[in-house]
Amino acid sequence: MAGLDIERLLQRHGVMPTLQRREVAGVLLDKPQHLSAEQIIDCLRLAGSRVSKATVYNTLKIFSDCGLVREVNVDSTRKFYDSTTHAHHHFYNVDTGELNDIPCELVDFLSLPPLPQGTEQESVEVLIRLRSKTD
Amino acid sequence: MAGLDIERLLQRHGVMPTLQRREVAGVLLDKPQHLSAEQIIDCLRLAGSRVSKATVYNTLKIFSDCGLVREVNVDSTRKFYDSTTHAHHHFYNVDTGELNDIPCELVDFLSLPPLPQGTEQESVEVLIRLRSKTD
DNA sequence: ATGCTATTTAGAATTAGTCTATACTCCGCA
DNA sequence: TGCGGAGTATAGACTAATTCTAAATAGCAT
Ligand SMILES: [Mn+2]
Ligand SMILES: [Mn+2]
Ligand SMILES: [Zn+2]
Ligand SMILES: [Zn+2]
Repeated sequence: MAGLDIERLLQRHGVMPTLQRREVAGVLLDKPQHLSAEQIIDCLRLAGSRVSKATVYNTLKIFSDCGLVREVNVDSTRKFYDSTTHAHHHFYNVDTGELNDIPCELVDFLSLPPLPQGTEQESVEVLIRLRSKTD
Repeated sequence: MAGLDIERLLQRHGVMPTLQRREVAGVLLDKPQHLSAEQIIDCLRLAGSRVSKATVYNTLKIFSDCGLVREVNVDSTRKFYDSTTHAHHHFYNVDTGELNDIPCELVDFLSLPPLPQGTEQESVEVLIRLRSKTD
């Protein structure tokens, strides 16, 4: 994603496009992917950025609050940040830790349960847990 | 669940039914529920048990390895242990943190994606994220 | 320049969970 | 009746992701 695009994208989401935020967005929003905060920091450092750990975490919080990225909880030891924000589903390989997207059009429901009283639906997410086949 | 039942249940799963394991099982397997390790420790302490934190964590690991309980990752700050081990789904209220079961017969799929090469399916889990309705 | 606000930062603090080294329990056997 | 070993339990040190704090910095308006 080009620099000017990122700047406008942040502005459209009401986020001041500071250098650090553009750098974090540049790494994570580059393509459909799932990265942990540590992975993002490593990428930034490799590219010569001096952004601090605290700023990366602050920035990811701001991004997920405003819908620029999505948090994914599959691994209890850390969060993953998903650059794809529209509704979709995931494969999670428990052997390799790989996390991959399933486009939402590949999953169709014949029935879903009624929602509990006093609640509204925010999302419906399918997680298909995989093992690597050994046979 | 009565004491003798728990003892037999542990034995059937190949787990030596020590006092501490029977106590942890007595709390968690009492009914369908989702408890964190800390919640389980609090319950045990309230009931006068002297079981250590390390033993509770070791025991929960043993229980989930042998299929007596299931780990649920919805909240990135801690694991929940689910006393229901057969396939089912969850409502998660992001406002209250409430986690509730959806029986698997209330969810039917019309289509699911093909599995990636070299993998086999371990589980298919649906998570319906809810907000508390304010209107 | 001066102040004002938002932002960034280093490093301390937090916290769920793991690890380590020691102690206890149980049991078969000398 | 006293070992010895396997399995288990324990306190407390440790780890690592994340959050917090309090001080610096950057931009911008007066
Ligand atoms: Mn779609
Ligand atoms: Mn069923
Ligand atoms: Zn995704
Ligand atoms: Zn459940």
